[in-house]
Amino acid sequence: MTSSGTRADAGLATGLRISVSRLARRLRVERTAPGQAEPVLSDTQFAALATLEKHGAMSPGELAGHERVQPPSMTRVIAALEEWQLVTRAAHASDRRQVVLTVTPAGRELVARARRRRDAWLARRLNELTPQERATLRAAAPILEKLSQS
Amino acid sequence: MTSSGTRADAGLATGLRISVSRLARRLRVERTAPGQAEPVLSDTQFAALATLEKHGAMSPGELAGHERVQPPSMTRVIAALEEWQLVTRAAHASDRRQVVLTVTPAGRELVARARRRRDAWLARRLNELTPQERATLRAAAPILEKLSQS
DNA sequence: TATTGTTATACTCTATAACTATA
DNA sequence: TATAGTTATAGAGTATAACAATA
Repeated sequence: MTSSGTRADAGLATGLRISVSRLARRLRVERTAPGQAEPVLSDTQFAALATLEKHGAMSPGELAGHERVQPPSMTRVIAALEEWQLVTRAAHASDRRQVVLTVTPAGRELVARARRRRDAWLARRLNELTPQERATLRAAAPILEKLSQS
Repeated sequence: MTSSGTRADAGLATGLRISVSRLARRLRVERTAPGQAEPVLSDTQFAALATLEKHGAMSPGELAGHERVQPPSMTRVIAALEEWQLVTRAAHASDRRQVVLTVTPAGRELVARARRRRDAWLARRLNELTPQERATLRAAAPILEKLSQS
């Protein structure tokens, strides 16, 4: 029956939406370590740094587009990241209007530490599951990824 | 081998973290309908309303605790929800310091509409998957739920 | 005195508008 | 003229501190 299939998917959609939203919120909390001797970045600051670390050097305008914020907002984000010496600014080779942003080794390390921290939290939780539950999640991860891209 | 098992989980943690975070972000976008003739609530306002709708009448202090914001912040959230006639305030029966918040039918409807909108988006995406992929997600949902609670 | 909630105030984040420098 | 970026300014959202009402 088509209607039963649709109804089953409606239930699946609700359940999946709730569980995915909750887990994401829980993961976000783990972004910063409590009482760590490292600058506490805001969501946008961290996301910008991570994007720069992943995609390599780019201009403030490109980075603003990536992060879906307006250029003036990115200006302030960059100023903070620069003050903490997580990124550096350089003049563009041929177009002197443009600025080229590059992640410093310290910035790269901060991103890596934050990732390790969240992965470690999740890995600990995963270790409490049965092998079969882990197998299910291993199969589910790429499907979830596909869903977010559509 | 223990080390290989651990390494596999580390990879699973990273992949699952990324896919769950991305899907949650995509779902959050669907909270508001474009160009709808209904008030556009902020994340906190919507979350507070949804909590009240789910758990029933409670005081501002309790609601602030639920949503992990400070009482003064909740005061402002409630003022907005009250202005849009999504919640009502009443005096507590025995303790006159307290205020009792209740969702109005309009508030209940707004929450239901937002849920239906997000569920509909996700259900459409799920319909594009194979039956086997849906089965995997059906098995994964409760496991994800369990992870977020630990 | 302790508790509940509100008001006063400040800080952070983001946006739009106006400006500067360069193409 | 158009583009890249910054500065000026305003509007949300949230926090802490101080206050009022009630227990």
